[in-house]
Amino acid sequence: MKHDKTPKSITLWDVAKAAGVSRTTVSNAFNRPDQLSEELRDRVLTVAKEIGYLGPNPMARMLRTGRTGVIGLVFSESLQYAFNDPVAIAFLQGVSRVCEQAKASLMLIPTHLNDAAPTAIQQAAVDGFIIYSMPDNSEAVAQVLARKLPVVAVDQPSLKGVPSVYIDDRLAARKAAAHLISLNHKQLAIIAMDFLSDSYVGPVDIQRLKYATFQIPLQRLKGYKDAIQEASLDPSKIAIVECPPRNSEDDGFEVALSLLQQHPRPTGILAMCDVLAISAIRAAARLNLAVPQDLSIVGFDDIPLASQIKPSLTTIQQPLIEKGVIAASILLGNPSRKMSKVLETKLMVRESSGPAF
Amino acid sequence: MKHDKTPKSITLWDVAKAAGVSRTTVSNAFNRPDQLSEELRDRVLTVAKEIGYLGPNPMARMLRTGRTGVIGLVFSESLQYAFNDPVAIAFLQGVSRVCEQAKASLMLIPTHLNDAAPTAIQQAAVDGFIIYSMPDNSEAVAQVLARKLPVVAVDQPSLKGVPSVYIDDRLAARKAAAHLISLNHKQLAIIAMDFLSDSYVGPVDIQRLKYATFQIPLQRLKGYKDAIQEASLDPSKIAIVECPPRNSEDDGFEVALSLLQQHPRPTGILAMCDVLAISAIRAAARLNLAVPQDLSIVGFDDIPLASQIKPSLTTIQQPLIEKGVIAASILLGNPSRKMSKVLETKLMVRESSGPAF
DNA sequence: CTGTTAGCGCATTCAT
DNA sequence: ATGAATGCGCTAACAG
Repeated sequence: MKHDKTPKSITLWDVAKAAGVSRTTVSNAFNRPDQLSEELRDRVLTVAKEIGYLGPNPMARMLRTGRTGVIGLVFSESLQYAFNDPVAIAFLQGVSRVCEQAKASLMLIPTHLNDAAPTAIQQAAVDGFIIYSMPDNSEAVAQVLARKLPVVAVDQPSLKGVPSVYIDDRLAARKAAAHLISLNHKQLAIIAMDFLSDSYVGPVDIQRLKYATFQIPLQRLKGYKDAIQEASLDPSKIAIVECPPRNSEDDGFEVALSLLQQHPRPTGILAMCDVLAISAIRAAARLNLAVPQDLSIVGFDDIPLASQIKPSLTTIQQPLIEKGVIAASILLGNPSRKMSKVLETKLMVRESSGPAF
Repeated sequence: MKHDKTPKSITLWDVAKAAGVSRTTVSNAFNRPDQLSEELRDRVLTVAKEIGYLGPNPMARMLRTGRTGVIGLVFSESLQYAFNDPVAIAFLQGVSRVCEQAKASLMLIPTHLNDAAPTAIQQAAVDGFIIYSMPDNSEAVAQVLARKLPVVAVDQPSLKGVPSVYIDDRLAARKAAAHLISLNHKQLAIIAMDFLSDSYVGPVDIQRLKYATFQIPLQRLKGYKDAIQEASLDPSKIAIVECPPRNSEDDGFEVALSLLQQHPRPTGILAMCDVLAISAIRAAARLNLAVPQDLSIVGFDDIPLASQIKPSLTTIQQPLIEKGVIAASILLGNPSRKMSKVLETKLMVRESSGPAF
């Protein structure tokens, strides 16, 4: 006596039998309309619908063709954090625009590397990967590269043989610092993004910088220091405090608050990203410091909110959406165009910066 | 004479031959460490690495097992718009949190239905779908249902046989309107989200409501009207203007601006979402209207920004992230738990609403 | 603990 | 314009 085991799915075969044609013909009816008469095609499709055929099985098709129509996106931090980060979201917007045009789907791949089990990166059925702002030594990056699929790196120019899309963070940061210095600010402070993924919040010393794995904050810091040295200011007098901008707790606010209560109080704050800069603006408000009269703040990224808040934020504009567009285009586009691209940045002077008194 | 055709990929077979074991053993070495001796496993894995085996081919594995480890997410609007919408983003955050825990990947599927070609929905190799706030009659929904995979609907309780996660929009909207009315506001105006996906901006008449395909704005409108009727106000005197909140152009601002220049000027604005409400706050500022002294504004959703802006926004809180968490949990979790869930909403009174003069 | 057998469902030659 | 045969690469039963 037989049970119904797995309710055996209906396949090309069943349609072929029901329609009295061969499997090839059914396959063609679905994939290559030009290979059979309109009439026959219609009949096959009708029969298929009648017997409840769901269409070609995607997995079987992928196995056969070797293509998936999906690109995989791998983030440094957890996905959940990515959706807290306006910069990552703008990037996603760019990527998804291109995916949509190309009718490709976008797979967001968690990087869960804790145990020895096969990871989502190893299991992902994709045609290629975008890796977004990962530490170079990351195991996840190694796994992506091991897949031997097309890869595009974003904000990570240092992977050999991998095309990447990025900006000159150092130069851009230098512009930000030079702006404040040109306004005669001498008491500067820096609010840095996380150099390591250990959720540390607090002052940054040389020791910590040695162990830094995130390149972007390192480059931006170098840029700030370039401008500071150029102006012959004393770098040792400049406080650097680190704070991961994506924390749901409002660490950025607290950090800025304590920074503004130091003596002598800084008159100019360099924030490595707009999220931190905006926290600083709120901290200033809390302390009844007027921006920019008492305190100038310069951000980085030019997220949408930067131009909408009061006071609007002076910041470094980088083409966030375009970064996603270009990364996805490289991956989906003509293989001959697989080359790196450096995007331009621009200082946007708005209301949050003004001359030092 | 033979060319190297496709550089034939290395398979289990090759590893088995090279290691002098059977394919099963190699497969087990990768998937079921308990089925063979540690020693042998190590040897197999070493050989695999030596000959450049990349690990089990994901597509073949999927075909064999019938599982993908991926859940598909289908949006009503384009993906690109979704990333412009704080509500959708919060939802994504919730979904991704659960996916991450479950080590599932998340596939964002574009709904490109223009031509006759197979769509991404039909091609998606996923274990189930979440459909997010789609019009009921949507072709995309039909395609999802045709896949006969597990489905969870979000903000869309009316699909037969599909578990869904949603709020009582009508009741919530009623609370919002009742709040303004209790503050003695009599000149109300409504800024509505889009009832149809035709990007229309402007006044709403009954005719348009007849053709509405989006349920959420309809329900919210009904809720507003419930409160209005209950207070015996004249509904016909209440202006309703429609504006898709995700437009990149700042339509919401313009709409609010014109609404506030009407005579008699409304003293209370009911915005169907926080994005529109925030636009209205900016419009009020532009017209030098004090909020809440000259104008009260109530939003809907309680996006993160709502509590951060000045004045902070009175709004209806709905558990945005939790919606994603629950939807994903239903899909990934115990099949016996596949039931709908209605989430609670709460009026958050903040600075943007006050008594009418 | 290991190997043999048997498909998963499809797209693609090649022949008719 | 159509059909028969082949194997994509793998894992799950089962038998040793």
